[in-house]
Amino acid sequence: MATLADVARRAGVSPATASRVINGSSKPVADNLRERVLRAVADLRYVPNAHAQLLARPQRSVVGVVVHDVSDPYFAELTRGLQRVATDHGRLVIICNSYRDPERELEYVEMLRAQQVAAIVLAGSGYHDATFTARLAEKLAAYETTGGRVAVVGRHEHPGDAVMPANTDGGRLLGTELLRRGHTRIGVVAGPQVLTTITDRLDGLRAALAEGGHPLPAERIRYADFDRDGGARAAGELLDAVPGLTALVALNDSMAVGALTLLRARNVAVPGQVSVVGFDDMPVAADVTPALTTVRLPLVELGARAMTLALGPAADRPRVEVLPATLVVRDSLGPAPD
Amino acid sequence: MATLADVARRAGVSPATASRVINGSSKPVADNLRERVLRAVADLRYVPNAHAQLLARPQRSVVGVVVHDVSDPYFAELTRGLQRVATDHGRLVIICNSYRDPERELEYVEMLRAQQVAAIVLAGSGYHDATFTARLAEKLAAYETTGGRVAVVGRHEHPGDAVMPANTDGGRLLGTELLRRGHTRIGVVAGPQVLTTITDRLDGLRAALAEGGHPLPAERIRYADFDRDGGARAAGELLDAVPGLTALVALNDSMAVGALTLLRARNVAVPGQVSVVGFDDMPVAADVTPALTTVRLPLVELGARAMTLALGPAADRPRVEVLPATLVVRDSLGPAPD
DNA sequence: GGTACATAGGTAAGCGCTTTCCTAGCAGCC
DNA sequence: GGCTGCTAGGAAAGCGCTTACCTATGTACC
Repeated sequence: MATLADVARRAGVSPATASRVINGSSKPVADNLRERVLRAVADLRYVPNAHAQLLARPQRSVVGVVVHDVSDPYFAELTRGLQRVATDHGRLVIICNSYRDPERELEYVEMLRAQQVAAIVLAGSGYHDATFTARLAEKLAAYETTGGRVAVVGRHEHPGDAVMPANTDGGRLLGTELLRRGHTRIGVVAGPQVLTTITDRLDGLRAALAEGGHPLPAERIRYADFDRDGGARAAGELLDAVPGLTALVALNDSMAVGALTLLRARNVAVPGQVSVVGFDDMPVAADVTPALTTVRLPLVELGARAMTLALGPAADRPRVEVLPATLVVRDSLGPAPD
Repeated sequence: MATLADVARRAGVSPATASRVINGSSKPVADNLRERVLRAVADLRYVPNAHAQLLARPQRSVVGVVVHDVSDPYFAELTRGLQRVATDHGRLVIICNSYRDPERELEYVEMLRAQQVAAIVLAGSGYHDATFTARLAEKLAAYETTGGRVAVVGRHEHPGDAVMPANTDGGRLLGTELLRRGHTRIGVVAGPQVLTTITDRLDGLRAALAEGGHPLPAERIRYADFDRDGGARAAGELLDAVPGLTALVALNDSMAVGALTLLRARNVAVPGQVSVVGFDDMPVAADVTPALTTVRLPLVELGARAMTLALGPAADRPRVEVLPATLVVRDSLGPAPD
């Protein structure tokens, strides 16, 4: 690998001059020297060693992102927003998949710190686990005291900058709409209870139903994996356990698709006999039949805002932005059958 | 940020000893010193500066990946395989979205080189553009001469290690199956003609149809954007231009979904009047109604193999692996109506 | 007790770069 | 012509780390 010294030697100048030419320092350099340096750079295919640069002038050009899994549509969209803003700032992005494993999250934060990234964005749900939360907060604080920036999306763990989707509002939206259409025997297809995303959404739904005079009994909630198979399983259990069920609320669209699959397999008409609603408005929601009624979260925007906070000037006090949820009504929701 | 020197000072040892303790060097260190160092590390929340380490001992811990767009399901799956293997090797992954912009690809290769990444994996389609291809090959070669490793997935540009999906076979599979079911008036919903992925798939399809005695005229191919909207547009044009059309081949599943949407809007029964087949077997293929007949490519595996090549021992001669395509028959394909 | 050897730990060089500080050369002025 | 005041370019320090090399101490043996 060609080094600055090689370039300087070939151009017959000092490394200092070569460096000045290469990164367009304000110090003026004679045209003939400049040209010689540039030619040497081209000849040697010289690319400055980013690590050496970083060591010499601590100016960080990479940001780290920890998500559940980039190939999950929710995080894929989120990541798109994150990437866009990072690119606009000329930053590369290291993406780490935690697969919702808290230990792995912790490990990644550590590795990103070692990489001297300019900022860390932690995306995804928080956990109801005080020990983990404390350890994470501690690690993030340590990173921040060394000049790193942290922003979180969709989780509360961090006392600093955060961007949140209005999960609770979304749950409420769903509950209100279901009641309006006459649904009162409602089952909930929920993801893992340790995720704050789940409990937030559930809280909103519960509140809306209770306010409407139809509180949600615990046995009408089934917790399962936060994916298609989990959705099918929970939907099956609810169907068996709750006679006269008229609607199924899935706490994300993947689970809703799983529920839809199960209902079709059991020959239950949607929305004729049972309505199904989801959450997140992933692309698939519009593609299934019947198309899914769901709560849209501005995922790309969420990611973009988070990265903007992380790369923008440090605020004197934490900024917490909540981005609104909106109801998207499609075919899978109908009136309650009498 | 605490440095090694800080740790050493606090532990009352030399930086050399501290370093030896911290990265478990083979050189033995007395237990009491070791313990003091470890305590100092904990007290100061010391994390070694990865850049300084890299400079001192050129051992690269990050790999770079250039894809079209992580949030595209095709690349999301691919990335999952890439990530898995990279993680198994203890490597972090920098992911760059090129959005199919050749200039941006070139730029990213440069940036990744500056980052001293251990390997670069270039994923996605190649371009029919000799100038670009030459520039890219040149840049990659420069990177390789400095000890970097390169692997490409789904593209031919690089004279080194490559993993390819059997695009042409896939096209052929589709063509054969369509003929078998009596389809002869077939329209092709194609993506941009500059992409080698498109021409490869098309070549296979064309060959199968020609061998079956029903060569594909150029006017039955419509090139459009490689996404849902492009699919809808191309499908619409074909429907208008080709009377008696009985089947639509979309060159990826997104386009197929777009075509399906258009057909539904025009009240064309699928597969009653027109059959639709896709390519890639993205998750959405199974979710739409009718479920999509498509060609499955082992995307995760493709990514995993590519990363394995990139991180494995350098071969004396380039390895090119082709991973097979398989036909997945679902509801959207029926017999040709007479 | 003196020499030889092993060994724990320290010293310092060097990875590739940036940047401060310095020097040499030059123009401008009295 | 001698001085001051600039400016372009170079020398060298230092970023945080690893490691080859060296020193000092302790052990073993004659």
